[in-house]
Amino acid sequence: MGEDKETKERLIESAKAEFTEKGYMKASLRKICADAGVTTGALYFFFTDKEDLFAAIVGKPLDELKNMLLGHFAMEKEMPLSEIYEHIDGGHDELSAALMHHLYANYDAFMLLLTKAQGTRFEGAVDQMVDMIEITYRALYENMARKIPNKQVNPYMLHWLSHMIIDAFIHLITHERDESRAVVIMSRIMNFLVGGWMDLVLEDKEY
Amino acid sequence: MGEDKETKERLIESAKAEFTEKGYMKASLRKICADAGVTTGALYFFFTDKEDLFAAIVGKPLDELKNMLLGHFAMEKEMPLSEIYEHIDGGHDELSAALMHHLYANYDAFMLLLTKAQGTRFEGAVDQMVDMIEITYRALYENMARKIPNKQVNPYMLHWLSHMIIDAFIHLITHERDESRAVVIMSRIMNFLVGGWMDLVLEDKEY
Amino acid sequence: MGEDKETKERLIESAKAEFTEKGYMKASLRKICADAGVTTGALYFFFTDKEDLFAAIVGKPLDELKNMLLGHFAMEKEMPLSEIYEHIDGGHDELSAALMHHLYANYDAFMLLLTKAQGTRFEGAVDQMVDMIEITYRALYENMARKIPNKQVNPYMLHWLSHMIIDAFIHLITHERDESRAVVIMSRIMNFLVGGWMDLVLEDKEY
Amino acid sequence: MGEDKETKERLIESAKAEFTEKGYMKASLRKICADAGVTTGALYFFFTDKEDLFAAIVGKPLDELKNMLLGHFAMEKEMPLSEIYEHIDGGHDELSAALMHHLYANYDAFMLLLTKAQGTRFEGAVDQMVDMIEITYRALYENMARKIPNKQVNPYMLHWLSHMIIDAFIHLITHERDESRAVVIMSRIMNFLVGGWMDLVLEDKEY
DNA sequence: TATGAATGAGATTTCATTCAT
DNA sequence: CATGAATGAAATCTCATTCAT
Repeated sequence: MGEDKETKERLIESAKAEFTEKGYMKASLRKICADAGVTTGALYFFFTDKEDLFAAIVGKPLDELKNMLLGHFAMEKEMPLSEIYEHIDGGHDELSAALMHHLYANYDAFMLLLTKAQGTRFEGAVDQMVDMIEITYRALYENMARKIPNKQVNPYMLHWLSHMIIDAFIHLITHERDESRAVVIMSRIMNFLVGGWMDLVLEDKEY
Repeated sequence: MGEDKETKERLIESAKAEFTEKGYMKASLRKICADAGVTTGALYFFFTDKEDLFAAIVGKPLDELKNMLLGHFAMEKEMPLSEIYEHIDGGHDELSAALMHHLYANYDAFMLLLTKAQGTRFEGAVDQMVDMIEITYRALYENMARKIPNKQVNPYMLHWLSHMIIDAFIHLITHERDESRAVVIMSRIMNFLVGGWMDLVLEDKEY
Repeated sequence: MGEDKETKERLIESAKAEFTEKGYMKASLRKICADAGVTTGALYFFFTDKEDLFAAIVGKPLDELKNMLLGHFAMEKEMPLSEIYEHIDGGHDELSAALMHHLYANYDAFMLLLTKAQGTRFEGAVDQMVDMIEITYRALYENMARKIPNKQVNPYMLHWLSHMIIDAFIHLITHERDESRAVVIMSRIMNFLVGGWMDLVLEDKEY
Repeated sequence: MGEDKETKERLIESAKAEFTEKGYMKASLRKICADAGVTTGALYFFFTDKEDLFAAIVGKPLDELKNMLLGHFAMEKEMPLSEIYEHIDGGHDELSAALMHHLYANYDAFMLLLTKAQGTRFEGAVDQMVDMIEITYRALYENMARKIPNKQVNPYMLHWLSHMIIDAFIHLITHERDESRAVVIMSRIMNFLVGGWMDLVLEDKEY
């Protein structure tokens, strides 16, 4: 079985295995091809180079993820502030459930992207996501700051919190294989984070 | 200037630069030697191999760090529980200030260790530190759990929180070059973390 | 001429020349490849490493030789003693002619194997052959010793004679390029050796 | 003890060990120096290069050996033929006992010379000795041949027998560490060889 | 005498990539 | 679509040797 799978498919499968085992840089194209039962030349019919092969695994899931984030934030932008407060408190579960579902639906890809991408153009993907989140939250918090006297956004904390959110996802996907359990965990984590949130990011101006 | 520095010193300097720029695996010994103004053979007079060169930069600072953690935890072990509560609340500042000082006193080394060690025997160093912290906190929280009815330790949260502490340090050192500012930030972060701490790690038994 | 020979063939040819000239250890793969008109990488398409290249030259002929010896000895095992006596006296010519033919049919390979293999896994090949012969002759002589009162096998002489036989072949192949002349010489040598044979290996028990 | 031995002596001792273990080519001067407790530079005060170090071990014993052979052969040259016959039969024991004594008095040196000299200018030493013996015996046998009608010297056999004698010594020194036992063995071997000697080397002219 | 440092040339090996067929 | 062969550049490492001090 599986032997009549298309070559491209087989290459991607063995690439996943090799990248997972050795990381991008130490992964050997020779081995990937051998495992897929073809010669190196064949690989170059389907992919332009090593990185393209990696991209074939992680590219689409990553783009979809970005679009989900973008879509969500676009939505928030158009909300009145009052709704946003609710959204922050309650809506996280909704978004994070959706994200989580996407993450776990593409488990292998995100595993590679988040932990084995060093040496590829994706090695900055985590930071990019952090930045995406950060930009959105900056808008949000600065909006708040303007309405509360003597408060300002602390940029470091903003960045760190953005990082923590992403790290929470990474930690989850690398430590909990079951999606439904992961959703429960993430819910509790978000509650925790949101608790101390505002005090940390919004500081008194004399700081 | 610097041309009369000793060769070993120059090698370490250019190694730092090269490792920082390219990461361990992509770093070229040729380039390191050329930048230091010696031939490749010279490197092997001072270091047994590439990894030994990396270790010459990060090894000692890492060991010292481990000893600091170990020393601290050993101390906690011998305290009565009442003191430990205080210690957790107040004492963190003390320890983290000391750690931070050590981190910043060896800024370059920890930068490499924490972000460029892939491919060396140090690539698991972060996880090791997480484990060290986790072990200590597990003892602490299980101790507490035994004294509060119907509570138990949630192992995932324990692990995640341990991770978060380490990540907080990593994030700090990679985003804030000034030590005194870093100490202030870390103090606030710790306050935040300790706040929600117990609710997260100690859960009701029916969970 | 010879430029359209296949690369692998050319590599083996220039390897033979280089190994012959310099010995295994001092032989340079660069030179072998240059002489064959390819880059060093090409070599590694056909051979896994330097030793594999050497093995590609000497491995098969050596295995065949071993099989010839094994086959012959297996035959002797099944003979009644009376026939063996004849066999020793007369049959040697038969075996040694066959061996000789094999040796000279693979002249280059055995030349390398017997005189240039230091540093390879074949460097013990001569001793192995000696051992093979010795084991067989030990059985034979011990068999005889049991039937002659007050005689025993002298292990040193047994070993030395085994060595002498192998050395006779080595000496021949390194000093006489013509096969038919070699066969004649070997025949006379064997006659000589067989003459004093028994007195030397079978000694009086009081020794 | 031994620590106040002179450096040169210690170098030679550790060189013996290293050459014996690894052979000349694979032997590491670094290791030899380290074992002797000095740095590489020191070695070059006493020896001009690696080969000179090897020569310092084997050179003198080899020269002495050559002189012994030369002296003996010179003596034979001046003898009347009648005495030589006796000499061949009986005198071998005398010479070979002397040779053997010399060999075993310089056991380590000859071990190296005979089995580990590949890569040095001594790698041909065995052949040289063979040649020395051969030259002498050629004179002897040609002398005889002239006096016996229809006989001539077979050059191949002459060479092979010369080889066999040397090989007998080599085999002995590599398999029997005790000198007195070695002398006994050699005596028996020589008897055996001399037995078939003449028939082999002196052949009918129609050959 | 001996050290410690450094050279410089070379070694084998690996690998992504290319391309004619 | 895929093969098999080959490239070419680079990699790490080893080692005998030299030399100023």
